Amino acid sequence: MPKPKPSRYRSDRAERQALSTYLKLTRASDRLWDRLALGLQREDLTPSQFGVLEALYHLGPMCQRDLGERILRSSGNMTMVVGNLERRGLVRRERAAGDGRLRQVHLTGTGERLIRRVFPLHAAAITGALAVLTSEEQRALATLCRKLGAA
Amino acid sequence: MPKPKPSRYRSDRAERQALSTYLKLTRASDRLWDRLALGLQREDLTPSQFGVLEALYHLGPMCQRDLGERILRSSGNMTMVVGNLERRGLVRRERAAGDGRLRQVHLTGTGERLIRRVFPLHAAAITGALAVLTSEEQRALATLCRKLGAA
DNA sequence: CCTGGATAGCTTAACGTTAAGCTATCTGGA
DNA sequence: TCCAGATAGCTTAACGTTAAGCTATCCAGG
Repeated sequence: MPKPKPSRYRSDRAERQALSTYLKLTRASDRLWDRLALGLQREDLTPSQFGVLEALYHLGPMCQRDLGERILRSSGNMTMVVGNLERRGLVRRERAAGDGRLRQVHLTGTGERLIRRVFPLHAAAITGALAVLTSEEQRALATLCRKLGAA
Repeated sequence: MPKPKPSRYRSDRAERQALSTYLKLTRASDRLWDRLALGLQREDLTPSQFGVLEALYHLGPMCQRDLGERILRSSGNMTMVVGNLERRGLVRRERAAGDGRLRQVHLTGTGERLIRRVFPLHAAAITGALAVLTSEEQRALATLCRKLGAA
């Protein structure tokens, strides 16, 4: 019985390693996500809602299109997410002066107070979760992820 | 003006690094996810549906509770996902003999042919996406993710 | 001016997802 | 035997999400 071709062998081995690496990456990412989502849930915020408030807080008022691009969500989705935030009085929509199609989204006073309180908690949660890795390990992880994400 | 306390300085720096690392990790993971979901979409499968078919294919028939535990989804969700697969004739539900509460989920012939065809494509997509990293880099990434996911 | 293509946001349909609560079944102890 | 607690699956309500298609507005070429 002939030995399997080296190329075939290498392929199998590469595939096994890739699947195993993929599994660990998704597990780590999912756990981190769940942990952070749980923290936001305590403030009655979904991750998308937090993303919108955070963008408005750090970048200032912007239209829904830009918000959607920023948090990588569809236009229809932004209508719902911003609508839910507006219903809670955290943001307010205004017709843009120059362009009648745009709805400029602003933080309200309540919304700004909320995100100003919650953002540091969220950042601390991220820092805490990543604290199991040393600074060098985090640097290595970031480098690998950047390389992987760029592809 | 006094220098900032070392402890405070270290904390800020640690936080900045953690946020940056977190961002790169989520970006890499999200891109990978999107890419794989797109591949499954070509086969008219959602990631959850694929997860169910894959579990049944590799582990054999099992009840919905075990499926939910395997793909980390709620019990109510399994009812919908398995229901959609059943509607398409890819799986079939059977009352378990011993315990009348359990619905044993089986692959149908159609379902098995589908997953037997799609699984290698999915595995190849994962392998291809991770191929931007060398074997050593993948090993390093897996180790870091395992450490992070365990926390 | 005005008309057609582009753009922003909204709506709808479909599915995913969870949490909470319901029904049916099982199981162990009185 | 019988009942109370546990368990599996289902249902519902609410939100997230996308794709596709709609309306209103803008803008540029004729």
